Amino acid sequence: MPTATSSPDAVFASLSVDHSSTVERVADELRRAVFEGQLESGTPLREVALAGSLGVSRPTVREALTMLVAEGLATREPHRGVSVAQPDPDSVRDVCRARLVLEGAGVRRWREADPTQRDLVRSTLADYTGAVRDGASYQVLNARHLAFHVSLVGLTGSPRLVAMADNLVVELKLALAQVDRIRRNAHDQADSHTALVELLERDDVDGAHAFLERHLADAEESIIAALGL
Amino acid sequence: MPTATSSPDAVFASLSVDHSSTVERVADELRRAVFEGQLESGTPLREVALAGSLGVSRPTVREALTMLVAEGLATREPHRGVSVAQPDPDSVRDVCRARLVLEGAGVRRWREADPTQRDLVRSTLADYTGAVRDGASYQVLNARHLAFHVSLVGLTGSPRLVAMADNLVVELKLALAQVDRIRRNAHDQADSHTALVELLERDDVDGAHAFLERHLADAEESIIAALGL
DNA sequence: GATCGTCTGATTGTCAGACAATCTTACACC
DNA sequence: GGTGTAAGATTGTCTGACAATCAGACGATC
Repeated sequence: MPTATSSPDAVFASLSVDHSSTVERVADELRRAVFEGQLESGTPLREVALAGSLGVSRPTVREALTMLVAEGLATREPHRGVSVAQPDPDSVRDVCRARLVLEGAGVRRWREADPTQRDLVRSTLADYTGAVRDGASYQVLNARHLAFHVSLVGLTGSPRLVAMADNLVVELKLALAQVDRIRRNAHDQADSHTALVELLERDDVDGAHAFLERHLADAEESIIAALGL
Repeated sequence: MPTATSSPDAVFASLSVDHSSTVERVADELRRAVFEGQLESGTPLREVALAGSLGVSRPTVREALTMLVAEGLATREPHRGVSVAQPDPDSVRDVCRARLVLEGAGVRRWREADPTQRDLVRSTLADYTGAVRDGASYQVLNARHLAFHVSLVGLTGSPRLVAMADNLVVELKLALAQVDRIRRNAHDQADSHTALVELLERDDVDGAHAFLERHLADAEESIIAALGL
């Protein structure tokens, strides 16, 4: 029996209520469908059809769609509707270039970073390698893989930079969903990431940065190659 | 008389039609009001009141408000509505830290950057110093000043990084609007920026980066000091 | 034969009105 | 003090509707 007298509020720390709105749930469902490859790039997302299919009203769908557009998962053309975004080589290149700036900034601050953030890098890496070892699905692998990269940005200690990295990663997840829908396998890059962290643990910041630059260039190339089928 | 036979389409290059939707115009009006200091931080933006005042329907106002929230100009609390964002010291610090990462990345790429982007840096600086010389209003000064900083990010050649910088700048414009609403004057930092560009013209990239770091730290400090009245 | 005018169907952009869920405030109650 | 309860205000969501716009087809025109 929990000691109710110890701390008035701490007892309820594990409780939570689902405060998500209908719009949020619709957006989540659409995101899931996109990431799982159920919705191909370029598929038009008709408001009335979605509303009927999901059992919600058209304004609700509209709001959810504007969220997806804001995240870069979909594009809206005036009077022509919203459709699932199509990752093209230029945007993949741009995303990777931007990632190098953000993740590189985190790597460069390894020594000055908050120990909590450094631990987060280690644990996300462990999550990723664990998923690889267990032969997880490529959706899980992609998610863990990209979570590691975002944790690098966390080293900067800036919530806004992390949010930006999250947005970039969303676009990459879209591209990877299209690629993996065809290839049915995710690249195993666990060793490469482990090597990166080992460089950091040795405080070889410059080496880690150069390593990251090559790693991102490789990723960029392989994604573009896979897209151009 | 233009030679109609030269190129079939080039003649219409200067023509354009306003394709902005009602939502866009409402959002623009709200942004303008915020930046001009007509809407104080924390002011609640009631949907029905705005709809009546602007002569549009409530859904239209709602969409415009979600745009402002996405840009960071306003905050939404579930079932409590949207209100003008309140810049606090922590967020100003974070914005400045993120700016250093983005603008620093641009400065570091000065030599490899597209000559067009370098020219853009020079011309935005000229616009700023020109506005200072002409004694422009503090709204114009702030806009020109921040446009220069964004042009530094443009040196990276990444549209996404520039978009991120734009978002950060929007938050700063909000903070500056609050500050200048009280102080009624904008800091003249034209000399500092000119010095920065002169370092770049001499290809002293590291020096320029260090200069930028100090410049942003000063800006951060002065904004926070001005906010804490 | 290419361009133009027009029609039709589909889809979005915007509106009006309505109702339920939720928050805030105030007040009575124990 | 804390707890319940009611009223008013505001948002979240729905329904239904209409105008604006777009895509495609089909003739008409030069």
